[in-house]
Amino acid sequence: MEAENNHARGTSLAAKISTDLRRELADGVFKPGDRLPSESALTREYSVSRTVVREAIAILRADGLVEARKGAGIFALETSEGKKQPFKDLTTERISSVIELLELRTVFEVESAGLAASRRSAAQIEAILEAHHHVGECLAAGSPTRDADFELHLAIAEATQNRRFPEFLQLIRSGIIPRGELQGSAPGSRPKDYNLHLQEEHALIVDAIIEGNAEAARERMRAHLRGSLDRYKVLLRSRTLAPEDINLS
Amino acid sequence: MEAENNHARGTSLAAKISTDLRRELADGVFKPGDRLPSESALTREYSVSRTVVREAIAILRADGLVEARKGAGIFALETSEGKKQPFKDLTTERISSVIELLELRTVFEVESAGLAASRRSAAQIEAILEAHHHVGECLAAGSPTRDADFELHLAIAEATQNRRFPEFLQLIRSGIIPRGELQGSAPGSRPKDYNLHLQEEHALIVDAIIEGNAEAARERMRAHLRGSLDRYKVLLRSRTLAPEDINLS
DNA sequence: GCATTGAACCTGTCTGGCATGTTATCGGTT
DNA sequence: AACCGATAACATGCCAGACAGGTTCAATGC
Repeated sequence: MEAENNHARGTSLAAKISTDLRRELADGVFKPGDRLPSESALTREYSVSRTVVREAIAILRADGLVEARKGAGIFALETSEGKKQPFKDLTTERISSVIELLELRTVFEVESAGLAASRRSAAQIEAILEAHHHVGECLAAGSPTRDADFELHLAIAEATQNRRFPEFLQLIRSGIIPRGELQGSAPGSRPKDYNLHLQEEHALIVDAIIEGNAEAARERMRAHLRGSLDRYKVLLRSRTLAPEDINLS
Repeated sequence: MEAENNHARGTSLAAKISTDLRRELADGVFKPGDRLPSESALTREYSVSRTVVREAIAILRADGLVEARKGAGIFALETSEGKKQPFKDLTTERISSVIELLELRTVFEVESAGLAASRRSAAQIEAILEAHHHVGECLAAGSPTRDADFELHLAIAEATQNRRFPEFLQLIRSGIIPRGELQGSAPGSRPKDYNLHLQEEHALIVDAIIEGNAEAARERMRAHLRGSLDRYKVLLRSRTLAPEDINLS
């Protein structure tokens, strides 16, 4: 009979507090670097035990939303998905997140290109060329190149003959676009030479792979992704972009 | 009053337990609907207080991985929708999968060592040395080095100052070491010089990182993991080995 | 055979405590 | 007055024990 007042969803006290705090973080009540109320303060505020408060904080820590420093307090971290109002400052933090991921990706893609140059089969060369061509079509049509570009990189990863490489690439792709899901972007804001360089750099990589020149493939992929990082920084300065627009290629 | 639990490493106890359980869930040790060990069982297993166990469970609940039913226990939930990754089917796969994954890991760890040598902080050097020392203790005690070894590699990844690196290492760990949970195994099957080389190679890597010699760190890590691959192949040839014997380090 | 009951577990929450790291104030020294 | 070191107050990390409910399952009684 009393089942209705309590326990509708996974509603424990800890869950309620953590979602409350999560919302406050998203709303900017606590900005990155701010100190949250101490555990004992939350204990009083919600009239619960410290056990409950600590569970709530543990959830937020696991999600990377806050950081607890012993003796000092609990501090808000960058959210990397501050979707609400354009708090300019918080974009700077999510930049570092993207840059970190790009660094990780670069490590793999450089080696991926090298291995592909050493191991690629005839059919895989064909697939790479087709993907490369498809990127060109998208450029010509003025449509977004993000998907086609990814397909090209994926084709290269598959040419390593190591399934883990394409798997990894797909994995971090979802990391770049966590849960936004809203593409259909307006590509108009992108500089012209962005795309010019894109296709040109791709062509150099593809050639090296076809020729079986592993060292050149590595070097060109490295340059390509370095250029991607630079372009990303430039785009940041114009500030109009959503993360979904990031091509990173 | 306990000098026993001195290992308060970078991650909290709750974080370690939650990632352990998360990995076991991903590995299928607990299939959907299965009951996990009770809180008191986990308390005994990890030698921690119930507070810590509850924080770990709270994290898993918040992620929708498990469900806690009062009076009944903690149950694994359906992970049907792409919660986790393409790295999980590894246990049932062929040996080539392990080798494939090791190749991927090598790419990552080589660069990880190089970046660590360039960027490490004093505190991170300290953490690396401590982990290195801990491996030595395990060797001396004749206990399995698997966990300690991983901690060392993790400490190196953390010294890259790029959070994605330790994250990724934890991710692929489940692929390298399919099931955990039973140490205190019989280490007799492992060749003596296996462990001798292990500590020696680790020392070379650690030295290079401390000295800030990125190129040496890369080269030594590469040699280390190449040796790991060779040792793995030897083990394969020698016996039908259980996956948890694989150290790959 | 079947329903009831009750002990043994389980999770949810609370209280209190100790260890240890951080911070800011206060007092003495220069 | 400016500097500086000791220190008290406060923070988190972790632990131990307790009690209130809910669940499970097997023994008991009919």
